[in-house]
Amino acid sequence: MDANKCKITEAEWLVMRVLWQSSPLAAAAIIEQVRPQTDWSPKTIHTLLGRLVAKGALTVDKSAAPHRYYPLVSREQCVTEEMHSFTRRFFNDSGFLAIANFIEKNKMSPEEIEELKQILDRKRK
Amino acid sequence: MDANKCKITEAEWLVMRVLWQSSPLAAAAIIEQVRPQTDWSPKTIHTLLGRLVAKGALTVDKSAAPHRYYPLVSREQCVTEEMHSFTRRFFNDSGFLAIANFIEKNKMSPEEIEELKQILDRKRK
DNA sequence: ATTGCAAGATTACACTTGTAGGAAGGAAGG
DNA sequence: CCTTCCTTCCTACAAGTGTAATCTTGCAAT
Repeated sequence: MDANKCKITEAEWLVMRVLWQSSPLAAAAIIEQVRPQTDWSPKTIHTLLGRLVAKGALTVDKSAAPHRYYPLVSREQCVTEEMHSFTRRFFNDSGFLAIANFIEKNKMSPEEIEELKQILDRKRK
Repeated sequence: MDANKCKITEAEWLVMRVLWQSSPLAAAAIIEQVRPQTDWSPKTIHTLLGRLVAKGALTVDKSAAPHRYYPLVSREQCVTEEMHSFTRRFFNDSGFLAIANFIEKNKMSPEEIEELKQILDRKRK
């Protein structure tokens, strides 16, 4: 399925992160970077790589050993989709409501508040 | 488990919505309100009710027939938890980054933008 | 008292996700 | 050449989810 390309699970996300940072990479290199944070077995990471390829988020170049993995979707793309699905689920698809709630519920420094206002200003025109 | 009280799945969410709107309600009444939007069998809704009770999101008064369901968690509570988990997953726990991205990615009318700025202002002090 | 039905309880089953183990093929060393 | 080890592929298995069917039992009508 290609529509689900961006539906990355929590575990898969860790794998994508290293490939978004630098790609292509061989499985061994990915494992090396993911391991420190997760105590997963290398097998687990292999499974995740396979699933990511299956759903179209990665592709793999098998022409040479060891195989090399490339991302097919960008972090940007995935995050944007997650934001939309979040807004749809919890705020009835109203971006405005979602943002208003985020602002209410989050502590921010005055500087950050100022910067958000500037972003809003740039947005207006 | 009680820690997962607020981890409402997508399907369960539809059920909670009607109980958040008015409660307590009997299963039949809930089914009646959920059905139009979902073509689920009433059985399915019963299953969801049972699961919501099991995870502590609802409680049920069995002293009289038909049983009546009450929410134990508020919509507010659940949405807030979802926002935090979203921020943690996708924005490295930075509320600021999350909000900035939401603003960038959403179309809004000038009035809405103005109102968000006011919310930010109220927030500052 | 008996029967039938509605409400609730129990069971089902396929798919996803987290977490891996084992088999098979190829490169590398003895 | 034979063994060993790493890479890749296929399989596993429990918990959670979407979606429901079947069983049971207490109450209503005959």
